Amino acid sequence: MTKSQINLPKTAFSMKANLPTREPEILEYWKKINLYDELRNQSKGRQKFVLHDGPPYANGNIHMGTALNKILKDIIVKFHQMDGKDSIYVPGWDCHGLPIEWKIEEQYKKNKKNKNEVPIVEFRKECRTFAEKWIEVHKSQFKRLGVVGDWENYYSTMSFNAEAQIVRELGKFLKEGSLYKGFKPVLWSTVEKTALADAEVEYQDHKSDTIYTSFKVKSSKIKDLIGSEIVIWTTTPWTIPANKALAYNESLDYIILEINDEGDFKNRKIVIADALLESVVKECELNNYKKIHKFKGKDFNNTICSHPFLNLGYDYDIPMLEARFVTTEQGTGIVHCAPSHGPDDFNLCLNNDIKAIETVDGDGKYTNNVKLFEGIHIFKANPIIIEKLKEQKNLLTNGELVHSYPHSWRSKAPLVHRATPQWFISMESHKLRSKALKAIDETIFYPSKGKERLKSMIETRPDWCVSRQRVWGVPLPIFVNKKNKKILVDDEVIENIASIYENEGSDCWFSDDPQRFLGNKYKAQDYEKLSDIVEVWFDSGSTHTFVLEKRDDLKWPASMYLEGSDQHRGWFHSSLLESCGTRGRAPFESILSHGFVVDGKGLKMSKSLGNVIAPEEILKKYGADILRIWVASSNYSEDLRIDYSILDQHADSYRKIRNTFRYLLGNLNDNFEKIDLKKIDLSEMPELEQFMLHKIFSLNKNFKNYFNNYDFHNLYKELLNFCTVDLSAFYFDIRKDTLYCDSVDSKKRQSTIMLLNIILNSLLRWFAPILSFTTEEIYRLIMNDNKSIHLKKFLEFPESFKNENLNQKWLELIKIRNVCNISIEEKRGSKEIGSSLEASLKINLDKKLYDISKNIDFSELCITSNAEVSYLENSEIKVQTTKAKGSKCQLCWKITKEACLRKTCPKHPE
RNA sequence: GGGCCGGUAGCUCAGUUGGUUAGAGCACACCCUUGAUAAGGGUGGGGUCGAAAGUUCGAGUCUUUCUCGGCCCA
Repeated sequence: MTKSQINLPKTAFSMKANLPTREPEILEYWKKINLYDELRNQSKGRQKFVLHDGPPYANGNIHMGTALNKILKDIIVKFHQMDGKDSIYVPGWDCHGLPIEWKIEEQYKKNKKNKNEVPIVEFRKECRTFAEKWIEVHKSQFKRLGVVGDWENYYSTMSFNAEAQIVRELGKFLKEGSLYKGFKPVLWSTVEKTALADAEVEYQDHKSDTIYTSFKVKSSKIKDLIGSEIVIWTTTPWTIPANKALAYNESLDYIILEINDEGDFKNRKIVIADALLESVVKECELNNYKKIHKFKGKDFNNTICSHPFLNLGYDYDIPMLEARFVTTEQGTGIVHCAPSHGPDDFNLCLNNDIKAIETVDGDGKYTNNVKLFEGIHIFKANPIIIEKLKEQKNLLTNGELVHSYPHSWRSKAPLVHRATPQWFISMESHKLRSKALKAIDETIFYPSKGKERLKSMIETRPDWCVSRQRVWGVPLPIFVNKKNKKILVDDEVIENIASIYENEGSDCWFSDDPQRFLGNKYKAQDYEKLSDIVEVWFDSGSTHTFVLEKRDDLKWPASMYLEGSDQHRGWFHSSLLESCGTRGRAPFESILSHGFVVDGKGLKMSKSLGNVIAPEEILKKYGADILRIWVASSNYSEDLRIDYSILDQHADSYRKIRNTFRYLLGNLNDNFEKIDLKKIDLSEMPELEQFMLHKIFSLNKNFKNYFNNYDFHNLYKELLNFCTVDLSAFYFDIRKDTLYCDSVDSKKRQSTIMLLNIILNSLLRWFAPILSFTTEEIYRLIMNDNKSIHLKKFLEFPESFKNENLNQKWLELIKIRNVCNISIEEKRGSKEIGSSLEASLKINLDKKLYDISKNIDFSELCITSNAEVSYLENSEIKVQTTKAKGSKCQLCWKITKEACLRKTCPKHPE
């Protein structure tokens, strides 16, 4: 007896995957066979599934978050493709915006170049080149992950047609009338006469004037309060003329003090927070006072005060408003609000219908909106304001304070918050908010909690500020009439601008004669041309217009938008608003949001913690398929943990899966035969095979269910368990005997081979969206058709595979098998036997189990040499193991006295 | 500081409307096998469900507080 006489597995499919070197070869193959084009060609006319790519910012190498995002998208795209649809993926990039501007400025700094001396058009060209470079880098990194898409015809927000379409979209808001000019405080440098972004701000110590000043209460539901005076403390006295409200915290306690000290405040009553009494008394040097009333902050409700400059013409009401940002850290527990000069003030006032106005101009001088002080520079105003407050007898005290204060990173000059002209899209004027809320209700969210998250944001958000005082972006296509200050609204002008951009991009806005954009209808000298650019969220919020609508291969709305959960405030949000404003509905049918990548302990990745893992390292050490397993097996509705021990675990699972394939290929000798599932005669097959077909059928059902709910971690787990539990430890183990020792023409062996073919074909397709490389490697091994596993559809299994009765029976048989294993293990533990083939089983079963076991060979199921089943009352399952008697068959290694039934058995009588 | 979400074995995940000793796979330990062999099989140990309090006959599952973590906002 030699090994050549048995059918041992033989395959070219190596046990070692060597993914880091093998995967790039498969990428080359996909390139060679034009996989993406091939996919489109063969899917023509099928139902479309369009996952519209949220554009990553074209800057820097990809990180785990982007890798997760792209892999998840790719898995979903591939699932739908194999499910029989035309599943199209067009990747895109977000290109305009500050971060790239900074990068170019940084380069300028290094080369001692001054940004202000560089023509805008030249600067923008450098930004464009920078973005182009990173798109190419990203592209190759994304491809390496196995992501299949239209990489040749990607979209970008800086393409000419995108810039043109963004103009058209803004034109729609202009025409509708929901785009309006308003004011909003931004950090402003009066030296450079420009707005600054947060990242351009340096905090340095600065000496400020401080004042305690009083606002007389005009009306209140608390009697004692009327005629009392609310005291506030501020480090910016120059904002007092712009004051429009006072803020209190309803959870604080407040007190009314009567002051008896000599001076302006003798016999006057002041109001401060109880918790700050001590510091106010000290700062204002109060010696004789008494508390006459104490009350809760919430009682301030509906209190109205008057301005400290009431007698100087500031005769408007100053309402008291509730605000959580009021604390007892400093001051009096009541905060003065100038909506034009602070973001908190602005938002609070906005929510109470108090608008910000332009109180200070770009040079830092009060405008004519400020009575009495027009033309005075705010940095020189403090002493004047303080003097006036004294004069009005409304100043308790003044002083100085050194504190951390924002300064310009360029000029080092102190900054101020200044209400500047901005352009807004109204949430209310044309019912944008209610349209968006309705659209949310009509959208499916995975996971469902995303719906509430987006909804609550839309419910409370203010009007959309779409203007930025920057250069790298699409210019706001707005002309304002110099005389009547009206915005020019004319479709022809908008279309003229758009068609110019379509040909040459938007740089010309900054360099060409405005007359070119206005056409013949209007005179350039009558209009002011805006130099603001469109905020980048409007850019990316418009991708559905210049990608989904403009491309014939796509469809509008998209089937799905899929991004990280931060995009509820970002791309989901801006796309929803843009689309609801212009088209009355969402540009997506469903939204899938995923959590963030965190380290093995659940902490966010950061350089300082040293827990950052780059996709590149994973690709080098494990390969993309392992990373893809990590994505598929993680629950994306929460944060996703990753570290090397987690990846090691997935690499182990990968090996199990790979060996499952290897077993199949080995026993098929790499000769895959496609089985026509409909033509299978089940009655010709052993029960074990029928049972396995039932398993495959029900697994496929679960698979579809999981996939339809995008529940990949459960789907993957089910597939993995099938490989481990049902195949490796059960079916494969049992059928080794048949496969190795039966003659090739044996019916049982043929049934087994048939099943192996079916299993191989099923597994290959089930795993293809996840293990994109490995399944392709196998496909190429068994098929020589220069095609791809990714061009295949999932298999359809005939209902006849389903056999619930047989399933129930075999679940019982497995239970018996488990008891047998425990019994065998006992004998193994006591060293009476080693291999299970050394065992002989005596199995006692109750009536029910005995009846179903009548045609079952437990020696086959339990891989023992012998097994007798008998009926025994009062005990469900009882198994006794003894050492098998006889000699070991050279063929099947069973220990028997007689020859086995196989013709090839050496003991078999000739 | 506020809003939202989450914390089940070492790891990845299940735990239906609250109901018997909380499950799976992997990892681990021990054993077997050497005809899936840098593979394969068997058995086993291991969580009291982030913490505390409460509601209930009964809570991982409901309520409150705290704690840790994440996202967004300030």
